[in-house]
Amino acid sequence: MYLMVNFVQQEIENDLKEGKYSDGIHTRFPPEPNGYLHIGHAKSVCLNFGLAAHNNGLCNLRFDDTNPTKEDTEYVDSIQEDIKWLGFDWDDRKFFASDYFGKLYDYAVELIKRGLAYVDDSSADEIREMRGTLTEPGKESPCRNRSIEENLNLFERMKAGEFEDGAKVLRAKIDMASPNMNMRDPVIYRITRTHHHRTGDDWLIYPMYDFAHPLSDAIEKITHSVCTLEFEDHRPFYDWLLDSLDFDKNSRPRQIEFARLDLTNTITSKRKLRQLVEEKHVRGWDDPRMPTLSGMRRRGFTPAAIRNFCAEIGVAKSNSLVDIAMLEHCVREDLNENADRIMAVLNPLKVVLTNVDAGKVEWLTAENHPTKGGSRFVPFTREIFIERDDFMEDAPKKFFRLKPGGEVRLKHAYIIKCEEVIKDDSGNITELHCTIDPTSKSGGETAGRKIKGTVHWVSADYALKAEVRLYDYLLTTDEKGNLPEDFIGALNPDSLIVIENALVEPSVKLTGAGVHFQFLRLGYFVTDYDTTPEKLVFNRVAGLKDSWAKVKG
RNA sequence: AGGGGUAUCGCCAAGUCGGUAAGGCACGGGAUUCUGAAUCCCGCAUGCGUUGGUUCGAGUCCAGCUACCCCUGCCA
Repeated sequence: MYLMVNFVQQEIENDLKEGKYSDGIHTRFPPEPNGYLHIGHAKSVCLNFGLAAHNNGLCNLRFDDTNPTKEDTEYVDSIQEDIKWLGFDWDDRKFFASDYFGKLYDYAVELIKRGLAYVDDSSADEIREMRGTLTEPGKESPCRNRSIEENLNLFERMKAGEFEDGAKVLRAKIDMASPNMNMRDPVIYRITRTHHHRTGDDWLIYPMYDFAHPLSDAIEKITHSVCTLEFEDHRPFYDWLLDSLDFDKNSRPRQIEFARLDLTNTITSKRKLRQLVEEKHVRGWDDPRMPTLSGMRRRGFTPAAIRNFCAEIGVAKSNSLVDIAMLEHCVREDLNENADRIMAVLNPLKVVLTNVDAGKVEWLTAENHPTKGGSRFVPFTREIFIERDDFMEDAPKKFFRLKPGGEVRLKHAYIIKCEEVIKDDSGNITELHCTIDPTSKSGGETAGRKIKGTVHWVSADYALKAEVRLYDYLLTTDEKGNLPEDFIGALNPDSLIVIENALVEPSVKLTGAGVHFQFLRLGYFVTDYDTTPEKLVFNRVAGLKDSWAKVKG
């Protein structure tokens, strides 16, 4: 299904070769429910579920909900919807770190009993000061050598609510002089009187990520715990914890880190995305300009396109910035294959075909797809609209479209010749008078005459009005990676252009939301959720590649 | 006395016993075309951060440099 030739897969194969994990491979996707999933998460979802599938194993969905101050059920719902939409299934293996709060507490008690954890009365500031710096070792807390009995007693009272928020923490007892800051007696439990979205007010103390994650992995019998590079420094603690609690080295989970996805022209910081939503720079989490999966879904990206993208960019450990052209290539590839073609005119220029009778309609046959076939009827009448860009009064030699005295083929219809250009008083072109070559009808016996240009069009009498939303990057092309804090000023003011009165052919009349089309010669579009029986609304997913734009400069 | 990572084409990325640099995107050229799309050809690293070394032979091994990323939350 996907190309799984990456270094993580190789590590798995090495483990298997060594006889480890003989019960099968088990991964997990562990989002924190504090925001919507975005394209960067898709990489992780594809990796974790893909690895499991490739190795005939399983992948769990586990919400890492250990910090109730930031998390919410709105996010757990959207995350599940997005993963399913992407095409992955956790079956009945949906878990929450909060499912394990009881067990986690017991493990913490066990750690205390083994003399490997202690309750510290120091304040957050004091702990920070005693931690030392990158180049200087830390100092041991005065509480570090409390007796096991006292620690047990204090920890139980922390749980029971005898102390204020922040008054005490539970810390692992490792090495305050370690060059790895994560090993300088990391905090593993804190007191926070916050309502949890699942456990309610049952708990006053919550485990930290570093403590909860390895144990949650172990409880679920995860074999390979794949995460991003910034957790590399946490791996020694991950191993220390499982070691200290006697988890078997041949079957316990192993953490492997890979580089997160960074995309040009794109904001992938959860915090910044939330800011865009909260300050209403976009219409919501599912605004089609957002790199969230819900935004991309609404924009018209397909699950297959995103999966292929994730497969094509690969998985490695070097920090990289992927060109968004790669993503666009993947949607075009999918939609070229699967989207039906229709004709739509975004910026209409009226054309009167002077040798066609007024009131006459000819229903022409139009293929839906150049290779997959299917067809529909398209009405042809005396008055039509073409794209304004398809006519030029003073055209350069390489302009294959319509010009005064020139000829062009109307797709699926006739060759027309421009006889007269009509202008208003200020010299603006208001309409064209053209004649058709009646012998040139598409598909007809005498249709063989070759004409360089072909243009799309729509009948003035039958065309449907539609709103078309054209999207561009939120960040203009110069923005590579590092965004300043005040990135709001760098937002592209033209990221959304609404065309209120576009015209589409009548065949799409009863189309609901989420249907893809290629507007011939314009790009790929999808009907938006705002579409109603009365009003069609289209989002542009991506434009077609345009070599004329390059010639034109 | 900080520690942990990463460096192969404009952007991703293969390269697993050292044997003479995959592929995709982008880009350029051509063919074809009732979408200036798609498709099809062709081109695109004497070069693998850098300097030395080992070797008949090094992207791959050794040593030293350099650059960039991450780490001093009671966030994940």
